[in-house]
Amino acid sequence: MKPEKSKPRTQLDRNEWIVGAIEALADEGMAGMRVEALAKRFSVTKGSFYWHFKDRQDLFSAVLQTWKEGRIRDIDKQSTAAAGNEGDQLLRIIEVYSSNRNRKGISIELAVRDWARRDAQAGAIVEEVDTYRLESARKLFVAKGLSDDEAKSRSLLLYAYVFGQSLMAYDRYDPKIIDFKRWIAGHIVVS
Amino acid sequence: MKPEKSKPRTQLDRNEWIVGAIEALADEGMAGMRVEALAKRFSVTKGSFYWHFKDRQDLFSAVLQTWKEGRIRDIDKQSTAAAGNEGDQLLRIIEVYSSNRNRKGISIELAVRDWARRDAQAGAIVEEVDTYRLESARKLFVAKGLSDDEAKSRSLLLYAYVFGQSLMAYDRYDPKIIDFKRWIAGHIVVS
DNA sequence: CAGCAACCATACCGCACCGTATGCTATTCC
DNA sequence: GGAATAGCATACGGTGCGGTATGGTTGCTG
Repeated sequence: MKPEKSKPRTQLDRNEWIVGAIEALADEGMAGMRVEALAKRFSVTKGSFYWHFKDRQDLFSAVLQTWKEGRIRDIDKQSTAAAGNEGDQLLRIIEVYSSNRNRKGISIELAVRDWARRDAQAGAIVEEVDTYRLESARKLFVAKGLSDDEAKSRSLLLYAYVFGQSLMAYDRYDPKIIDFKRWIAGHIVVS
Repeated sequence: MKPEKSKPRTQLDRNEWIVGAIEALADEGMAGMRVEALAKRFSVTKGSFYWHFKDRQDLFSAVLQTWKEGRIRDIDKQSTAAAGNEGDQLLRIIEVYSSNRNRKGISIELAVRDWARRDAQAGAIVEEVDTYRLESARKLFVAKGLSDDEAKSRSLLLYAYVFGQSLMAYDRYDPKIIDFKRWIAGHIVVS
């Protein structure tokens, strides 16, 4: 029926626009999500944009929705731990959000959060994702044997730390920074 | 000689522009620091702006400089602890940055940090301020009897936590959130 | 009172952007 | 093979902004 295999690479679909918009959001913040600036990224004109989207707000909603679904998939993936390995799993979460090889994901995260500070729709999405994350980390801490209250406290500390850490400029603070990070991760998960 | 007392309130000086620009930055981010938008805040036209500033970049530099000096004054104020009270002083720092009555300061902080992610000049200022803050907290931890490495680790954790926490949306996570925050503060400063 | 300087308004240019209307082209379906 | 449709280009109006040039107003100074 449909020739789904052969991709006519000159054609853009709605999803490619969304993915490109998220990249631009990471690179330039909300200022990157301008219609004509995005069109240049794809080497097309905005005639294409307004074919796939009603207006800018339509793109914004789609970007938030796509981002949220991606986050939830990631959280689910990171939260499945073999019994007894919950501590390692929590350490891995910290490591993922601190890693330099995840710069793009962190940039998106920070851009969405800055967006959320002034836009109610983005704020609601971030709140959903944060709740999901905190709840998922709480379960890991509880499985490790902690009380529910301490599990919630440590979950909040964990995520606040990883986001805050990616906001700071401490590269020249001390060459042993990597050891400090390890110490912090341990101090959040155990002890 | 000079009638310094009587303030001709219809006149704006350079510093009032800077203060207003910082407010706009907190409210709307970098998008708030547009010349004509700022002029509307003061109910003047941009003719006034270009009298006090060479161009927009001139305002940006002045805003960053003013912000930096204010931060350093605050850090110095918060870092003078009577011997033996360093722990309370550290707890107070956490409390100040978490408090709802400091929403404006936090907004400025986050806006400047988002700015710094794409602008080298702002990045350099943030790095200066962060280094100053970390160093000042380190001294407090050392005065408490900790090793230099642990003091540095805890300082980084402290500031990353307070900034990250102000980025998150956890209000509906649990009504006991205030107790969790207290637990976290204790866990960062002692134990 | 003349004149100068500080301070601001007005008018203008050039540009980038949002959104719409409409034209062009290739593919698909009858 | 003619017609419909998906996908994009082009052109246009309207708006907001950065920056400059220039004119007007107020207050001080000699």
